Amino acid sequence: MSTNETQLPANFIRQIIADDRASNKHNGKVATRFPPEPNGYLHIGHAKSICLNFGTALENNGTCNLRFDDTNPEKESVEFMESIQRDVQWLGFTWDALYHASDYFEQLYEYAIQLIEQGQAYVDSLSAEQIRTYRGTLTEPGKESPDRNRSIAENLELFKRMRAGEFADGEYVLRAKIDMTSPNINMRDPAIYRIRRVHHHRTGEAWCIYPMYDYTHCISDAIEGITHSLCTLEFEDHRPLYDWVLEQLQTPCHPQQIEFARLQLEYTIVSKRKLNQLVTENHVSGWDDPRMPTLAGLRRAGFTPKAIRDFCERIGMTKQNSWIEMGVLEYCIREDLNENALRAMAVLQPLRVIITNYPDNQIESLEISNHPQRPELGKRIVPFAKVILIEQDDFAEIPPKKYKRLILGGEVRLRGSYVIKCNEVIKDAEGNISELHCTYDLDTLGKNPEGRKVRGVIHWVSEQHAHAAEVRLYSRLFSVPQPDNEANFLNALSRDSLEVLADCRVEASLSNANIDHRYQFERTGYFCLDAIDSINGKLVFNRTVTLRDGWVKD
RNA sequence: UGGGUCGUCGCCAAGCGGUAAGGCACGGGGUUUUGAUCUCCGCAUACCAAGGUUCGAAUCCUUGCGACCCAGCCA
Repeated sequence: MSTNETQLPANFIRQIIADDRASNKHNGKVATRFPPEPNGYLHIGHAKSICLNFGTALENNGTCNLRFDDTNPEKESVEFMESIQRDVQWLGFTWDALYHASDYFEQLYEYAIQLIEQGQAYVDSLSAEQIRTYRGTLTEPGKESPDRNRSIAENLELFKRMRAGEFADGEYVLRAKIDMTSPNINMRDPAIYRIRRVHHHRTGEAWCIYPMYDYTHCISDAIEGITHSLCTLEFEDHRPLYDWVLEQLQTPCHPQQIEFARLQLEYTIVSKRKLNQLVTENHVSGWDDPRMPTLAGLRRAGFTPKAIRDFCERIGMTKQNSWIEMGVLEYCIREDLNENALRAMAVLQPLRVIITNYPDNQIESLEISNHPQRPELGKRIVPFAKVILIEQDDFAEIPPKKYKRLILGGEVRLRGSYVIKCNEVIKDAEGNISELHCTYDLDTLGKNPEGRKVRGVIHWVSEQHAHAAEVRLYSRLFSVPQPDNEANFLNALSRDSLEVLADCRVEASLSNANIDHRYQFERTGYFCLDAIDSINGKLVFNRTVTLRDGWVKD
């Protein structure tokens, strides 16, 4: 992957790291980590963090670990762990080491013993509800638990018995002893261990107490020798706690937590809980539904890793809460696909055209370039015959202003082929157009007709040579820019985010379409084969994104 | 009305006391056998507001205003 052939844009994190390296902080080393909780699929918001963490390591000749933050077994699973690894690799990154917070359970436990011995943690018997009331509010200080001054010996004893499974879930909790009057609520004696008798997907039944995020994360970072612990803004208030734990424990390494704004993309949601709800309530076909902002969904829709990486770079890195317009993501994918997608012709809503002056059984093999700007991508053979299919939209009996397609008595260029003229419109009993009778100009193959200008160019396929295909036209899942702000985000779901065209006709060369290839169906958009439903020779194409359309209809 | 953070073009975003980069979007011209691509041009006398310091302020100071986050035994 090329990360530095061009000048990378400045941002505050790059600046901090450049300064740290200049001052030889951490001996000039840079070590980051991407720490997802395996409780859902990765989405476009994670991509920002992945690119940041892995990108930072790459740019600074450092390392980046993948670490699963698996401290809450109730919500986590192996399926999610596997999908996360798949998606990180697909995005184009390789981790230096793969760890799990659960790898550190024993060390975390020992550190907790140390905190207790130092008089900085205690076992509390208050219930969850009591702890909440004791915590105080945003404007009033909390008050101390009656258990706060339990003796060290008793705390040690109780904590060991917690681990031994002698108590019921919720009966006790281990808390850090910090300051119940702190204006920062996170410092009001936060819980650091809770009793939870649940099966853990990696440690099985070995533990019935599990450490909490704030306590686990900083120690895990320290154990791995992370230098810069990059996380999102909502953890800003947790930084004092992150630092407190590491200071008490005198860990050999004290990473610097730096917070950045999480990605907010218009017309999508990136709340794992809500994405989960879309899946479980069948509003979409799964985590990999092409309308989902998950990496699995984007992949199935035809997005490329390169486009997503480019997007993550373009949106910048700051501490400002901001909303990125869909146009930016669309630009990134179009830019990549315009350069790399093979061109092909597909007629989504066919209209039959008979070329009356074309010899009945003649077939011509036309050679058409796979890419107008890149001849090295080769050419393909496209058969031409007397009966062809064009897009219904490309003919109009009553054309709008500035219409440059086919009209009765008018001419149009068939892409890579001849100029035809429409002489007659045939209608069925209901008055619907059933076919067009046209004539072709033999002298227009590969050259412009003399004495007149043909403005329009339309795509086509030969009826007898074309293959049937299903084409799925996806568009944004939500109808409002910020569905999260709705009382119920489900009400913002757009009803027509998927249009299935079951009976399209694609040019013959597409019969051996490859799952790894992207295609531009000329004049309609970028498409790729659906990885799941294109089986047994059935062709199912997903629309990744439309082509830009500069036609201002008035 | 506690604590933390943030206010630069429609949307992002550089800028670090020397006189407002860039991208997306948008508008206009050119090329084009994709109404695509490509290309050229345009697009903040102004940086949340008001004071102040300075020869000089988006940058420093003061006071306001606005937005976001925090009261899980979630991460």
